Amino acid sequence: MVTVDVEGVGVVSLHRGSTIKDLPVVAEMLARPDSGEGGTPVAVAVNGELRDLSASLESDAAVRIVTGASDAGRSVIRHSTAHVMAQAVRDLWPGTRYAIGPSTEDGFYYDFELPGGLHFTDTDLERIEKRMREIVAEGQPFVREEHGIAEGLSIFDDQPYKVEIIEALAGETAGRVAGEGEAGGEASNAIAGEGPMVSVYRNTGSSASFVDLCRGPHVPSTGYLDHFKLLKVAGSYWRGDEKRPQLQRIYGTAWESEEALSAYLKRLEEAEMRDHRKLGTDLDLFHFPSEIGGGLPVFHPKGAMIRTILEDFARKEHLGAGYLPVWTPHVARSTLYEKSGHLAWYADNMYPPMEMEGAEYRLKPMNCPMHILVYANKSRSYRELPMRLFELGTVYRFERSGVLHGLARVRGLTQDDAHIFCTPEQLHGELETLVAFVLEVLKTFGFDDFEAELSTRPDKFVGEVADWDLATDALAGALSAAKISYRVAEGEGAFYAPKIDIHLTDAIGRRWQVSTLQVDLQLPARFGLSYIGTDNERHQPYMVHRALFGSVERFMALLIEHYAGALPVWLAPVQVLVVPVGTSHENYGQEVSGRLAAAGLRVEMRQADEPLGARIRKGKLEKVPYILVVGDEDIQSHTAGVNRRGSSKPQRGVKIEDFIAEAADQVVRRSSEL
RNA sequence: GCCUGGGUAGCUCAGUGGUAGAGCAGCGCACUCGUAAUGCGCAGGCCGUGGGUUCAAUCCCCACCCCAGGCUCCA
Repeated sequence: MVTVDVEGVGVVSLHRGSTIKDLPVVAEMLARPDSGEGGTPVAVAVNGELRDLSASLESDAAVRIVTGASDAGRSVIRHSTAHVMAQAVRDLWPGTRYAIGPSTEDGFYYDFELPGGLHFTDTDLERIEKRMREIVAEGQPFVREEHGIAEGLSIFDDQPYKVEIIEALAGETAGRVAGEGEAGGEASNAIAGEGPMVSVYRNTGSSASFVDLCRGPHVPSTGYLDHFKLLKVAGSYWRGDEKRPQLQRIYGTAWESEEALSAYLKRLEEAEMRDHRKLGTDLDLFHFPSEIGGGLPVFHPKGAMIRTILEDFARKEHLGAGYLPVWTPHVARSTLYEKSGHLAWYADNMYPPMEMEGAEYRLKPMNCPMHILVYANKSRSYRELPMRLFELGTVYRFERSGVLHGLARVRGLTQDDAHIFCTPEQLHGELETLVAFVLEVLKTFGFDDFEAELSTRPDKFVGEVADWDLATDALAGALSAAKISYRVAEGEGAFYAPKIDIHLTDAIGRRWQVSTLQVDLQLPARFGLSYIGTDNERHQPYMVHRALFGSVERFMALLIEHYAGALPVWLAPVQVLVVPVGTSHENYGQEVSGRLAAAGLRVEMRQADEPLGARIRKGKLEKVPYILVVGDEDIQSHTAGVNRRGSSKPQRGVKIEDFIAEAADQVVRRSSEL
């Protein structure tokens, strides 16, 4: 007998070699799939390791039943659905080679190489789905088998990608067996004395059978996989390497229930509604003229107004926080970027050179070298430090056409960039102040869910280990002081700098990387920067790069999507729309507009050339925060009917001065309430 | 860059081997209205660009340009 501690059930005894399904309570859950509030069991965690429900229990263990309605359960469902998709593709295109098919955050994909270099098209998705539904209807069991390497290779002798994976696995496992045997190595079970093993899953149905190399676990049968949808076709390189064959990838999603599936599809729709590129067009904010070129936006008056507000805000905050404004040009001699090292390690992202009077010039990809020149223009005293140089600096970077994405990824962008020069003693305090400053600024925009990532020294690095340690410790200290949760990305730093990246979560739960802070361990040396210390000796300053928004363009994209285009009053390009009921009220409308404008509000008036309802509708579609309707009664009593965004019931008879006070308060508080 | 999908009026989209349509937006006229679409009319197009096939191409073929999605998440 083995003693099994089942979470939520208690300690039970089972015959050695029994499966968790032998437990009456589990059998019952499986028999009545809809009864349990947590969903149908799809797998089991034995001492924390996910296993098939049919895995036999050979020794005492702590066991948790994994249901479809959990993250782990969904990933089992998705992974299993990927197998079904592979089977369907294999059935429809005999001779298909299949590569890998993992679950992802919200779904799964599988990479294929079709015979004869064929490609999938969108209509193929329907055929594949149809075949998948047949496989699901057959309820094919997923049966786990374990084989030695040689046997594994022979099972997949017509599947070169699987062979490559098995061979890699064999090498890796051999190494691990020889080594200390790390955790999480259940990919193949290297049982002592038996050599490395690989696991495969075989499902057999009335129409066909299918075998795939897989670590598992899987749901008991394809009958568990009813709620899926294939989403899109894409190309992807084997192992993500563009020098290797390009495979055909199909993305899909799968869920534990029809409700969960349709909720997810609705979420996708919602994200589409919020797409800043669509809203940019609908709200007349910006566009990308092909006459100018990919990734180079022009901002229309309303979009430029939003930019202006953001930039004014950034300037004001920075000046208030002790930053000094600087201004630098957009091109420079190539020699500057040779000295800075950009041409050595960033040339792929730089525009090609321009010749002028025998000298070679480049568009600037970063502001730092020029800010350094400002610092280095004369000898500096410790009394001047920390020196914080700030610029809304426009830079140009060559991004491959495939990665451009609206305002979020462009080729010309404006960074709210600053470089802080300080003494080693000041570094810690500066970073602490800086992280607090970043978070305060971001909070102003209505974000409150932050997470940071601290990237440490990579294998290839420049500088001294001691400097890296000091800088990395200072960054970590700043994060701790700010009480922000962070994870450490070991070895993910740039070769010249450890860094902090700050991520935030938007209104529909998507993560965006915004701010970045780096302690530069290379440029001060390259440019021979120094300051005279209290000891009358020259010392090298520390240099911190940082941007809060990242780029103004990208931050705008984020705000538009976060607020679904309904920007808070202080950011809205038009804050108030005045709508006279009829032409006889237009003079009063003008008067009201004038008063609001005098109070600093951004106002538009829409004349009575079409029905009131139509004009209000247009204002709503433009997501204007306030629509003021003025008619006879208002002229009498110096009021307006206030229609607030998001509210279906307008408030009649509001005194103009009261409205001004309300709107001004929203602006001053930079409130996100409306 | 590569794979898939797409480029038809300002926007969203329909369409056919005989050179084009709708809705919204725009303009004009009428309507003058109290909170999400008033009516009528007008105008608007090198059907992405270049080549080819054809009596005839927006449609079929080839090349190119542009846009979107994907190319990290290791059976």
